[in-house]
Formats: sequence, structure tokens, C-alpha cells
Amino acid sequence: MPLPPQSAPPRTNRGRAAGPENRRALIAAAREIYADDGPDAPFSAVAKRAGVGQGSLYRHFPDRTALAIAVYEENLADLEAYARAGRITLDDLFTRAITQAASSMGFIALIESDRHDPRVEALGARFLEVVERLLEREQAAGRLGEHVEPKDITISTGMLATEISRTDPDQRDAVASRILTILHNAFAPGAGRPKP
Amino acid sequence: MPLPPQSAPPRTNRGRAAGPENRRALIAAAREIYADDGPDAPFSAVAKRAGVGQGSLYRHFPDRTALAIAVYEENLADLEAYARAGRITLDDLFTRAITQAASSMGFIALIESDRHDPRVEALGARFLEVVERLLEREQAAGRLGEHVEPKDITISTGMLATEISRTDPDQRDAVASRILTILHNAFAPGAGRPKP
Amino acid sequence: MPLPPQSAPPRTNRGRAAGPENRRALIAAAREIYADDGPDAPFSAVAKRAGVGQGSLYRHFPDRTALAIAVYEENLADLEAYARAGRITLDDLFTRAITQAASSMGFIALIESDRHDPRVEALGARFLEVVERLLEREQAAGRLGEHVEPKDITISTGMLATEISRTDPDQRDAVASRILTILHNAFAPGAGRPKP
Amino acid sequence: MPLPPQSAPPRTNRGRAAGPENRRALIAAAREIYADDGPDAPFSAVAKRAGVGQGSLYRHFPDRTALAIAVYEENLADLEAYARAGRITLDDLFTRAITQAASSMGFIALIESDRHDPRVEALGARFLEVVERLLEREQAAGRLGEHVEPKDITISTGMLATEISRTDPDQRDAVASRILTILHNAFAPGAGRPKP
DNA sequence: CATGAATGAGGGTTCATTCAT
DNA sequence: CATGAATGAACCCTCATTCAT
Repeated sequence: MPLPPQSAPPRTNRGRAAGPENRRALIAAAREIYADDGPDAPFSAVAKRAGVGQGSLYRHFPDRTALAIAVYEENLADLEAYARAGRITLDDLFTRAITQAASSMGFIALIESDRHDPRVEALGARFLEVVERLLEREQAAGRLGEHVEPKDITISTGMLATEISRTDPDQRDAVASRILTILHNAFAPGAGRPKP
Repeated sequence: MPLPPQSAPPRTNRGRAAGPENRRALIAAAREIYADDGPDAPFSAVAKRAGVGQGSLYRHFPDRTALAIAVYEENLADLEAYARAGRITLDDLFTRAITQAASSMGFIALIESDRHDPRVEALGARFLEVVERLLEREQAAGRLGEHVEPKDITISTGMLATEISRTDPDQRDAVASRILTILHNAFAPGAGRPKP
Repeated sequence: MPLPPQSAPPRTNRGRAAGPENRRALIAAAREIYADDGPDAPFSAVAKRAGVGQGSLYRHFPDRTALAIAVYEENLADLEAYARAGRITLDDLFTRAITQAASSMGFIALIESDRHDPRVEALGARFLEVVERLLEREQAAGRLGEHVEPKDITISTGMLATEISRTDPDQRDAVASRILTILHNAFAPGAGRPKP
Repeated sequence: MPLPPQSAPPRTNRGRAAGPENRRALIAAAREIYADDGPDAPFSAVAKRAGVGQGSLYRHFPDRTALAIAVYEENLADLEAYARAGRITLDDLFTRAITQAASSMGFIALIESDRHDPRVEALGARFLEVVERLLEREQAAGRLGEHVEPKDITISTGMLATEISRTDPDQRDAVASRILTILHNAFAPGAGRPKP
């Protein structure tokens, strides 16, 4: 058993209490990293940005998907709270997709590559739930066409977020408004056509 | 274990004439690789699949973008020829986006990250040209709403291709048909609404 | 994803009395770990298997060698007790080496890399003591050749344990029996030859 | 596609001709490394010792087993040549195991952990072949007992090499001579006993 | 002009060890 | 005295890029 080399004393150990703090810092760092560098940024960059050791990153999030899920879960919880609190509209949903595109909806891409992960499926189901309720209410009120189905909304939201997150920041507003118009037109009452 | 070859002569060096042949082989290999393994596949895998040395890959395509451009250029030339040959419809365009999503439209994503590259801009301009003519003709014939602008089409095409290329193969048809319906409804004559 | 526990209280702190209990649990865990995963298993796995904190592992056993020594010490104490209790034969010794090969004699390898550690030397001396008495008695009874020396036995025991611990479980019996035959033949009365 | 950082120009590229040379250097380095640091030395240490890039190490030997096999293969080829050239005795075999224990027979351990690898099995078969011929000849000449089987020899050789490679260099001669005596006695004509 | 081996930096992951609670 | 999270160095491996032949 060769003695392990012990070069430098470890840096500060903030102790056990740093756990939850680190977890939050990692999620926040992930938002920044993925917004700045995209979903292919090095996983270790998240630890560096959070000011946390590599090991702690892996303790909290054993793989990329776990971290992506944690970030998206926060977005989703926020969305659910908002939906419970009042009348959420399709525009609310899309607006969130746009503003959060930069920071976290880009994670959709990551998540979609792990589509069969049960944790991912659970998040998908929760999002679908929100969409279904929204759709029922808006259709009942005549603000959305009867031809619209939940899957239309979830796919559109994903496409919207993806397109925005890949668009130059100084063109995001213009592109967002264009896509919103397209979707409004497609989902408006009376816009339904027989599928091809 | 058989003795390792001490100094096998270099494989066939097909000489100067192999240049264009290699170029074509590399582009074809790129289509396969990106269809099979996605846009993050190792660049060097293209050379291997093409049966060509690494050096030749770099000689022909100094970076990933150069190769992506070459692939997309072929798609575009084909589209232009088709457009010149007859009445190209919006559905023709979308159908191509769908069928080529797997092999090459995923390159859109790659290309969009190099949006300011002049070669990329030139391709974008050529694509826009095709779309503008298509739009004029179809609007004149009353098959597309007057509210539709070329940028709507180019963005939609990109979103469609992206979404399809990231969708599970066995759900591609269903998703494609759903997106097509959305876009039809959005672009149909009379679907126009004031922008938000 | 359920909300992560923000600050779960530390698990039961069983207080001062848990010291000896933890020590025993760690030694038992070490046997299991090394039997299941081999001597290169992570040191920290022992703590986990014992259901004990990392800190306690290091408090009781500051390094791998300390733990290996503790495990082997138990084996040895058991052997000494057995030897005191009655007529221990060479086959008893070998049988123990075989059955304990899996769980602890593999530690011989670990210990041998720290051969100059005084604790290791002390264990070696105790083992040698047992062997010497055994040898005297068996030679006096004519069951072992006069040419056999204690070192022959200690080396053979180590080789036997090592070979068994590295053999596929389903071939251990066959290999063990073969090695036992070799050693019997070598140590039998009358088997002595001049050394080369 | 973020541009890859290009910090420093790569060191000398000795070109394609360095291939076979590197392969030999790696095998030689492996002998040294495993003799000095044991079979658990970092794989990358071999590349460093050989003065070769990590990538070249992996090109030539995709995993540890491949390298171990290459080293052992050289030993084995040498042994086969020696056996073909004249009368190889059991002592020749054991002497080789002892002198090569330090540099490469320790690989037996590594190889035995991959026992089901077909490349490993092929080497085992070749070694067995040498042993079988040796045994036939020596038994016919009355220099080895009829009770000895090839498996006895292969196991003994492995145990001998392992024990020597783990013994302190300044005690190797003594231990080797002791083990040789044991094996001589066990394999001598007339040493056979019924198995237990 | 093609070839394909060499190179080494970079990212992923593990794990020995420390230390606040 | 126990706990278990934090830490970061080390190792593994891949792959973009270069360059002698």
C-alpha cells in the first residue's frame, strides 16, 4: 500500500451546516452556467461557479440529469404555485417559458435526452397537469379553440423555450413576439382545421 | 497474440484525384454520423466513417462549422433545384425539414451558434430567397394568409426540424403531424390576428 | 422530486458507550467488504457497511493497515485459542487458511506491504509461535518430516490463502485440494531432499 | 460551438514512425512500473515513464489488460523459444518465474482477474502447452513423479511468482530457495500420495 | 495530397481525509 | 465521542488538432 502523497492541507471545511447552503448554491450556479454557456458546459464548471468542491457537487447531484431536474423542479414548483394562486393564462405560460428559457428551460433539451428517466417522467406529468387545467378553463371561457390538445401546448412550450434560448439576446424579443403570434393564431377559437 | 506489424506500409494513397472523392465521402459520412449519434458526436468519427485519414478531414473542413455548412449547402442546393423546377409548397418545405431533420437539419443548431459567420449568413440568405418566392406565390394564390412573413416561415422551419430531430424516432410521425397542424392553422388565410 | 430535507437532525448519537460496539462493527464490516469486493475496495465502504460515520472509522483505525491488523488479530486470537485447546494439526491450519482466505487472509497481502510495521511484526511472531509448537509436536509424532522448518509452513500458508482468495469461487475446492496435496507430499516424513 | 481554447503548442510530434518504437517503449515502461510500484500503479504512469502521451498509450493498449497481455506475451514467446530450442526443465521454468516475477509475472495477478478474457485464455493455453510437453518428457525420464499433473505445475508457478514478487528484495533468494525445495519435494518421483 | 499515429489538455468521477456540529 | 458533509487531488479516458512520412 503506497502512502498517498499529501501535498497541501485542504482548504477550509465549512462543516456539515454548509450542506443545504451548498445545494442551493449549486442550483443557482447551474442556472447561471447553463444560461451563459449552454447545456453542454462542463459539469465541473457548476461546482467552480458555486464555490464548492467537486465532491460536493457529486454528493448532491450524482449526474447531470439530477442537477437539471433540481433546477427545473424549482421552475415547476413556482409555476404550480402561480397556477394555484389564480387564473393562469396561456400567455403566462409562454411568458415564463421565454423569461426562463435563458436560465433553465434550456434544460428541457437535457431532460428530453433522458426522457425515460422516471424522475423526468414525473416532472413531465406535473407539467402536463398544469397545462390540462389551464386548457380546460380557457376553452370553457372560449379563449382557446376546442381543437387544442394538451400535447399541442407542451410541445409548443418546448419549441418556444428552445428557440429563444438559442437566439441572440438582442433578437430575443422580436423572435419571441413572432412565435407568440404564430401560436396565438394557431390556438385561437375557430382556428381549427382537420389534420392532414 | 500475433506479433504486431512492425511497419505496415501506409494504406492506399489514392493520390491527387482522391480529393473531390474524399470530400464527398466526408459529407456523406457526416450525414450518417449526425443522424446516428447526434451533433455532439466526435468530429473525428466522421473521418473514420468516411474511411479517410484525419488529415484529410481537416484539409477539407478546417472546423465543425465548415463541415456543417457543406452538408447544409447540399440540402439547400437540392431545395433550390426543386423550387426552380416547379411549384414548391409550404408543405414541401416542411416535409423536407422533417425528413432531413435526422440527417442534416440538426445542423441548423450547430450553424446557429456561428450565426455571424459570413458563410452561414450567405446560406441563410439563400434559404430566405426560396421562402420569399414561395410565400409570394402561395399568398397570391390565396393558400397562405397575408399576415405571414418570410421570417415566420424560416423560424417555423427551424423549430420543426429541431423538435423532430430531438424526438424519439417512434414518435416522430405523431409529433410532426401535430406541429404541422399547428403551423397550418397559424398560416392559413384568415388566421391573422393583431400581434400582442 | 420531494423537497430535500433542509436540516435533518444528526442520526442517533449513541454516545460514549458506542465506542467498542462501533469497533466491532467496523471489523465485521471489513471482513464482509474485503470478502465481497477484494482488498482494493474503498476504505470508506467499510464505514458505510458498518453503519458508522467516517469519523468513527478513522478514530478507531487511522489507516488501512490498522484495520487489516485488527481483522487479522481476531483470526489469530481464534487460532491461538484453538491451538491451546487441543492438538492442532497442519491440516487444521491449512483449512483455516482456506476458509478464511475469503474473509481475511487476503489481508496478508495488505499486511505484507507494511512488513516493517512493528504491529505487523508482532502478529507475525505470534503466528510463528503457533507454527513452531505445531511443528515440534507433529514432527515428534512422526507425522511431518524432519526437514520441514517453521518458515516453510508460514510461507506455504500465505501462498495457499493468497491463491485461494484469487481463485474463482466455483474452482476453489478443486484448487485447494490440489495445493493441499502438493504440500502434504512436500512435508511428509521422508520427503526431504537436499536443497538445490 | 464554443471555440476550444488553444493554450500552448503541442510538444514535438515524432510522426508516424514513432509508432512501433512507442509500443516497445510502453511495454518496457510497464515492466519497470509494475516491478517498482506493483500492479496497482496508475495506468498513466506507464505513459509518463515511456515518455509518451496518454493518447498513445490508449491507442496501443486500450485497457490495462491489453498492456499486461503484451508484456506477458513477450515473456511467453521467449519461454516457448527456449523450450523449442532444447530440453527445458522444471527448474528452468521456475527460475524464469523467479527472475521475471519482479518485472512481469506479477501480471499473472492482473491477468487472473480477467480470467475470462479470450486473449488471456489464449495465453493460458500456450503456457499449458509448454508445461505439458515438459512434464511428459521429464516424467518419461523419471525426473518427475507420475502423480504430477500439468495443473500442479501451472498453479505452482503462479504461486511462486506471486510470492516472490511480494517479498522484500533482500529476502527473495532465501524465500525462492525455500519454495523451490518444497516444490521439488512435492514433485519428486515417489512423492505421490493419495489425495485427501 | 493522403494517411494515421502522436500529443496533451480537459472533463468526468472517485475516494482518502478532515472537521464543524 | 459520533456523525457525515466538504474538500480537492488523482486517476481515467476522450478527442481535437498537428505533423512526419
